[in-house]
Amino acid sequence: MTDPFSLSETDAPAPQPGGIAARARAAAGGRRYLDGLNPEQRAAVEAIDGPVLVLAGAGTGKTRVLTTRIAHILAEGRARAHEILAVTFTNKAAREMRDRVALLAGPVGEGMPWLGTFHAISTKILRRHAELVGLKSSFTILDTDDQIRLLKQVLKAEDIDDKRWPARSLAYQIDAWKNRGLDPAHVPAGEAAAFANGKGGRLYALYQERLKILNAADFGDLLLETLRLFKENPDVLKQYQDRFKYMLVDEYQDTNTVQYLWLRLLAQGRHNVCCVGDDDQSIYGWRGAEVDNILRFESDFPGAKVIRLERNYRSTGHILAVAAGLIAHNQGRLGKTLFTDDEAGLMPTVTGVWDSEEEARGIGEEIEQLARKGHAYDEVAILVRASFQMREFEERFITLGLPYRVIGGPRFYERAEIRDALAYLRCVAQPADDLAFERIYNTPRRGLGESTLQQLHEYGRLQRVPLIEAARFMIETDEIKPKQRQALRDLLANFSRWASLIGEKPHGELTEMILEESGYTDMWRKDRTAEAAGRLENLKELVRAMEEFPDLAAFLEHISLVMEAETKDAGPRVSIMTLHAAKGLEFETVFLPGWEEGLFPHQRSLDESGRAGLEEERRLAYVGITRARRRAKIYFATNRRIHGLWQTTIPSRFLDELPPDHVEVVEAATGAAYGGYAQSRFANMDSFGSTYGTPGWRRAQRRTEETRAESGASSGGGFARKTSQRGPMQIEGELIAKSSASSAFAKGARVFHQKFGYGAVAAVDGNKLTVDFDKAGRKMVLESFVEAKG
DNA sequence: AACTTGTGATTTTTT
DNA sequence: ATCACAAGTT
Repeated sequence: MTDPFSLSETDAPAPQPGGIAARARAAAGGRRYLDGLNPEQRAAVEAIDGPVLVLAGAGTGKTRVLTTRIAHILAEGRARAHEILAVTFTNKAAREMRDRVALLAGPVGEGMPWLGTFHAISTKILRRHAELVGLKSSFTILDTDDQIRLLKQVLKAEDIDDKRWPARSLAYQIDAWKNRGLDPAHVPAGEAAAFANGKGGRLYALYQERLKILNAADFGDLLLETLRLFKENPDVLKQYQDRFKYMLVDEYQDTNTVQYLWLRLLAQGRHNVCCVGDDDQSIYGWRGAEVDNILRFESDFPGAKVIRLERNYRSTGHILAVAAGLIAHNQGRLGKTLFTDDEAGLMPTVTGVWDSEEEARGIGEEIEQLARKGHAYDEVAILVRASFQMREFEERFITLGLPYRVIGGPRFYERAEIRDALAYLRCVAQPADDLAFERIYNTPRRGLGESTLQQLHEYGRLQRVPLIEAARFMIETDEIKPKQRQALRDLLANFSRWASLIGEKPHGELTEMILEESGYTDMWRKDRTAEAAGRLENLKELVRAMEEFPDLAAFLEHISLVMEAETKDAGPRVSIMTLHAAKGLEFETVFLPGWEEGLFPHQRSLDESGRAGLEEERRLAYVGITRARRRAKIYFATNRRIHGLWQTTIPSRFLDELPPDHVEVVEAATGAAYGGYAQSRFANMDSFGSTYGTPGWRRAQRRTEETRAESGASSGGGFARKTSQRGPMQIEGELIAKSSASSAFAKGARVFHQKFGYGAVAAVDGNKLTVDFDKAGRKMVLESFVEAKG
């Protein structure tokens, strides 16, 4: 709360607390917004011409630099608000930036039409030139649900077993291609062939065709089609290059390939592009983010200035030291060293507990203790690696009566009832919206099933008309059974009646009427499950939210890209969220449970991405620690239930990587935690002191641990032996052995796999093999799962 | 068309 | 263990 960057000091017209010089500048009508910036921040703000990369470590005032830079450009008269492009990843970030610019620069800031997410800005551009990419400017934006429904249809039409080739995976694959800027024609042949026995590329192409027929774009298209628009229409590109005199990009480390290409095209105009980011906080590689974009910036944009923000205004000394010590284990980083003038403060703690239940209990107690000392609940957060960890905390907090809230979870507009309600509105307002129609045509139940829908599809395809129109025709024929025909007729009559009321009735009321008359709200009222009441609440909230828009069309336009969940706050609460959701936030006290091998770093991340995966996990740990202002409290459990089975776990390797001089190891209340394996490891942390620090020593230590455990002398006997032989040793072996040495398998080698049978190695990537299996097709497998077959 | 049983998957998440 | 989803059954 004592944020030295609090904006109030810069927006108030009152005399500044900034000393004589500052006051003199203010009196001279000077650039007060620059006051209080440190030299690096100021350099980042003032270097407005040419490409600039601002490497902004956690808590170094990144958003402040971005917003002040915009204010500076405006104040200097270098560009007007509509000539600045400012891109963020999330709506939340965009909103925050807009608000803060408004505080600095006044109402001009609010009028920035090109401040928004990549997707929102792309949509805006695309609607203006839609016909150039084969869409109408009224195109609808499909979300993931619609996308999957459509893909299922494509798979069915191609007669592909969607059990073996799920629509979900195809959606994921297509998304990945789009993230990399690949349209169907440019997907590498090998990758296109990998899905559904060679049909992947064709399915992608068919899906794109269907999208065009439906006049729809999915999220990936918004970027990819804009890119295509720019590439195929140099005049259009030129127009935007000229328009955007200055460009700013937030969270540059999260850009994927399309976004990078999109930016580069635009930046080729005036070269005034400023990217702000932190390679150490890149945690979205799994959804296409390319850390390389930030690592390559200087070569991509020749003559670029690179400015490092390393002065941290958030955390105390020990916390920063621990974060720095951990992240130093990553290779492939640009390298920054955060420092602070703040006190050393409390050391982060590491606490071992017996199991996840004790973990929840212990953390609950610590929070209660803090609360008794007067700490606010909303200054405490629990950051988990995976969402299943949340439940145990929730249960514990409910019994304790400790107020908490879970951040993340299903977003408001993704909830079934909201999507259903929206589908009704889409059917009424945009009668060509087949996907919306399919969604609600039998919701609530009105006796319409698969076979009737099939008939409508058939006619629709034949006549090239949307489903609703097909239905209008079909109800006049005998082809549909009487009962179904009547149900359809009623539904269509309702659609028409509601449609005629658009513009007549306020859209909020109209929506209520639709939900009432369609029987939709009744459906939930009759539902006696626990969630039903909440769903009705959400529908009310939806109506309330839409009333803030001038009309239905405006609401529908916004809904697909920006719709925020509500939650009016009922007092201060402890926040429970994933580490990913915590990026950009900060708390006085942060609890970091579950630091165990397999969970954190997550096994799957290691399996799928090897060393890169491990480094991303480490960055995630870094993000977690740097959320804390004054207290960071790490926990690990010796036993954890995974998929219903209790498993013995060993402490995360990240714990070993924390600088011992800055960490306090806490004995768990029960003492149980230090039985077994945990003991040997953490006892070392104290007794070995500084020797402990070298990576080589640690690796050696880990290799000998097995031996030591087997002797049973120093640590917990049989218990330790059992754990040391499992899982994590493999991880270690794999990572250390395989990252340096090359694979034992060569391209073309014949191999055998327990599940997929015989096959030939098509490619080798470290410990991962791409194998063409005789029966199962192309798969990527870990080397350790196949054996050589001559 | 609605209900029942069986199968498989189960990190992270925005737009 | 648990849940979602899909095929099989009534």
